[in-house]
Amino acid sequence: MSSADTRPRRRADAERSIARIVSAARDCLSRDPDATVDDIAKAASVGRMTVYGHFRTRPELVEAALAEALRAGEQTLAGVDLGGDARQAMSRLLASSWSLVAESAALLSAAQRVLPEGRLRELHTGAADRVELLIVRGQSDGVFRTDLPVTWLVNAVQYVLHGAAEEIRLGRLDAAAASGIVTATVQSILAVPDPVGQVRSGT
Amino acid sequence: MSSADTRPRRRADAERSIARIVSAARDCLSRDPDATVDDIAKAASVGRMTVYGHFRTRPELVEAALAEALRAGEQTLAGVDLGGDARQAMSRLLASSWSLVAESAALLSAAQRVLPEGRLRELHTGAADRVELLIVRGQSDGVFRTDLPVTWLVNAVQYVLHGAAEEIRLGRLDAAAASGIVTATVQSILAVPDPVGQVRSGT
DNA sequence: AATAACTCGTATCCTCTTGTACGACTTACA
DNA sequence: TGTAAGTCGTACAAGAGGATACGAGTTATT
Repeated sequence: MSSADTRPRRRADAERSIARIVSAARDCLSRDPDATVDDIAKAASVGRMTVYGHFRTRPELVEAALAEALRAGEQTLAGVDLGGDARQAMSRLLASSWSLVAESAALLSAAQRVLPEGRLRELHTGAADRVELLIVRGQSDGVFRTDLPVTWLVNAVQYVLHGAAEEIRLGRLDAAAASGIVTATVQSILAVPDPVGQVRSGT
Repeated sequence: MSSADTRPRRRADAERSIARIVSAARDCLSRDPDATVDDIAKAASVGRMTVYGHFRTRPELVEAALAEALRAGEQTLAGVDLGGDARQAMSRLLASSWSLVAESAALLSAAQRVLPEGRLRELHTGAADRVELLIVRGQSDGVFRTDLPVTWLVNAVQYVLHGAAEEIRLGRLDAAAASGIVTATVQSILAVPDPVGQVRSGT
């Protein structure tokens, strides 16, 4: 009873239904944090009652969707080599997972409104924390800026990713080019600011 | 009949009520895009019916709130010297209006869901457009990067401002220090990337 | 094949929010 | 000071969404 077989008996098709529902929930909630249970059911090609058969309340469903997204995020994160130059590591990280992180961020804001305060931090620990560690390492290696709070840097990156996802949804940003653009933007945010050209150099 | 006295007769206290309601709407909607008419009324220390006395529907109220926020934004913008070095101009702009711009952005997303498609662009023209012009000028002056689409840069700045406002709301960012942090972050996003330290320089 | 598990439609209840109607009270303003 | 304008509470209709109950049909598993 470590993590699998939460319940002793469950039929295979039920398992499949649950998977479809959670997946649909991720899709719907990422697009619209206010997605209805009925919307999600329809997206999963499943009756609304089936959803309630597996998730007692809507918040419970939202939490399940978020948990799965975070799990997927952590798995992807685990597959990325975070060693070597912190900047390159960050680029690798973004290249392989930025859209996923962005999606999780949208889900996160969806969950923020229906889950109790502490529950979020509880679930979210580890995902963003590992990004923070990478940034901190980059700082102590002297390749990332130290003039701004780490908390801010982490969140600023989050917001940029979220924004990029939104821009794509609105058709204002090419999905194919997004990865490069996001990476360039994030690198600029994290890089040690150039003391010469920043605000000085009037005339 | 240029812009004032839209209607010939209105009592002074009604004018005051309207001002209070619109102001409350800005506050509430900036914090929660789904704020109820009742919430707004309570925040304005006014009966819900009074609100409906001045605004037929909730969307109408949202539009009024947005319009006023944009008006305030444009006024502030007009008072800022956008000449000289584009970077310095941007810093001046952010120093005097970043929180206001951030608030407008939140309101904008609130309005996005209740106003018809075209109405938004119609109202919003001018506010963000002037920022875009400044960025473009900075680009042609060679002090802002040109390797990323202008649309993206404008929106990335928007998202960062929005994020900063959110961080303050959540108590994760000191309001006093925010201005400097925001400015530094935006400057980094817009600055011409350093070709040396960006991704190269492995070992 | 038998059975327990699962699916899923319908009907129902509850709550919240928007918007309207009415009417009494208060206040600005001429 | 009289009157129109404005305030605002209560009540009400309508619609949406969450959640429960019930029950008949379907399917996986033994």
